[in-house]
Amino acid sequence: MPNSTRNRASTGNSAKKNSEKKTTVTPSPERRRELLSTAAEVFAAQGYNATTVRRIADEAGMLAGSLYYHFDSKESMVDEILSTFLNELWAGYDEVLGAGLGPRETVEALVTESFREIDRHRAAVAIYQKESQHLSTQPRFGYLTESRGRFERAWLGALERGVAEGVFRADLDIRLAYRFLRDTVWVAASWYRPGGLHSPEEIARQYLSMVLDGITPREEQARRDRTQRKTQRQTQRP
Amino acid sequence: MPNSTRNRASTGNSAKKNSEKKTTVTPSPERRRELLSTAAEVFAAQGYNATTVRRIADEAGMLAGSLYYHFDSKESMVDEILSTFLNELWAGYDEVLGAGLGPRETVEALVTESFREIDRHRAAVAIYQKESQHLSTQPRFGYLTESRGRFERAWLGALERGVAEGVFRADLDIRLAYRFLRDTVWVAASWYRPGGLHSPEEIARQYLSMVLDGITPREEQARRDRTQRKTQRQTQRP
DNA sequence: CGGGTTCCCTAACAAGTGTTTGGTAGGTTA
DNA sequence: TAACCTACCAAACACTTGTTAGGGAACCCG
Repeated sequence: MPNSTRNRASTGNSAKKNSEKKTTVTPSPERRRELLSTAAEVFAAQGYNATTVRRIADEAGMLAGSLYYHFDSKESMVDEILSTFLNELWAGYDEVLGAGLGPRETVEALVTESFREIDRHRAAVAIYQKESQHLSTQPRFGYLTESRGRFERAWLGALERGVAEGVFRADLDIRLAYRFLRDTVWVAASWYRPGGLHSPEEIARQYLSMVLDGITPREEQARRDRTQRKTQRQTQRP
Repeated sequence: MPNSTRNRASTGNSAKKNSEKKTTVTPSPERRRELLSTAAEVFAAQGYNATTVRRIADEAGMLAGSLYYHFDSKESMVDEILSTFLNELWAGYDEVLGAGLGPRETVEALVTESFREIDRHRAAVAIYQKESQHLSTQPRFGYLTESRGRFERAWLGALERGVAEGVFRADLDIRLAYRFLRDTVWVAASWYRPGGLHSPEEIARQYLSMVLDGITPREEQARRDRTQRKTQRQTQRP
């Protein structure tokens, strides 16, 4: 819970000290969630900055000003969208990480969990992908940077252990591998549509199959191992 | 050359029909490129919509209005950035595609070429990644959608041929594989910094190694082939 | 010298932006 | 019935945005 976006509390632009009595407006949480859902959809489709508050209100069937009965600001809308998503995501991740799995199984579980989150929060994930870098400069969104760090530690840890135990290749740059894993998983949010041909689990399985075993068939791999030694010597020796 | 962004020609907002004599201003192309370069940098860092024309001018050491001596509009700046990037990209791609390579070699060459383009146009690639979906709704940026189609045909073609020839696995959803390939290559633009530890060719090599052969070592793959038959039967049989 | 060209500045405009204020219909409670 | 609360509207405000018009300094060319 990185932010306390209850009720109205004006981010304090100016000309208004907190000498006012507690405003007694209490918007219903269900309505909030409804509005946040449509807002997330528009943000994901148009981009945060390109989305006007009037457009969101339009989509929700009301006028721009009415949104401010439920929310402090446009900013606090993305804030709530992103933070609730990340909270749920880390709940799932922490469960995986605490299960005491082996490195390969950890990676498999993390990937599968990620695709499940995309299935449930595809709009939020898309927003996270596009705007997180830009938003995380503001102190309000510091938890984005923090989350990035936790990602890195979790993935890199599993990869390093895997290399140590011999279940992952040792000849690859582990940080490169981490970035590829991380990015490819999350960009799926840009094309994934829930209720499509593939379930999140099926996508995870295919994705893991590619990343773990490669897109080259075994026979072809073996054949190449036999015939390509010389060329490898030419390019790889310093 | 999808757009003719020469000189000034006011996109025709209003109150100005083209009854005026040919304006004789001729900004130097070199200065244009300089300005476009800094503009691209800011766009990539902040996002297109979040970037104000004043910020670009600031970075270039001049005032907002002065930019309009060189460019029609903010929009035509991204336009020129993206279109020149795509032109160069397709010059390289077409060369690869016309070389009559085998499917695996085509994929290798396309990936390598892509990372070279990222090395040269990282800002443009980052912009393309973030804004292309949003921009391509406008007719002016129709060439973005067109380019997307060409991408798909090129990659899918190579993958299909590869499956037919037995150099790529037949048990994978080829469209999924395409999306993974495409996305992972281009997201690299978000973290790649030219002059860093790895050359574009080295990154391409590592990336191809992962995608083609997987991150699991051969012995481990073989071991799993032997021991995991039952579990595969359980999950994969319909 | 004087005309022309290149490149930028000053200063403003009009449209669009997020946000606030005061009001009010309709339901619930006392 | 009266008081209250929820959820919205109507209308505006302050500010930022992209963009334009006119001018001027520096330089080149005759």
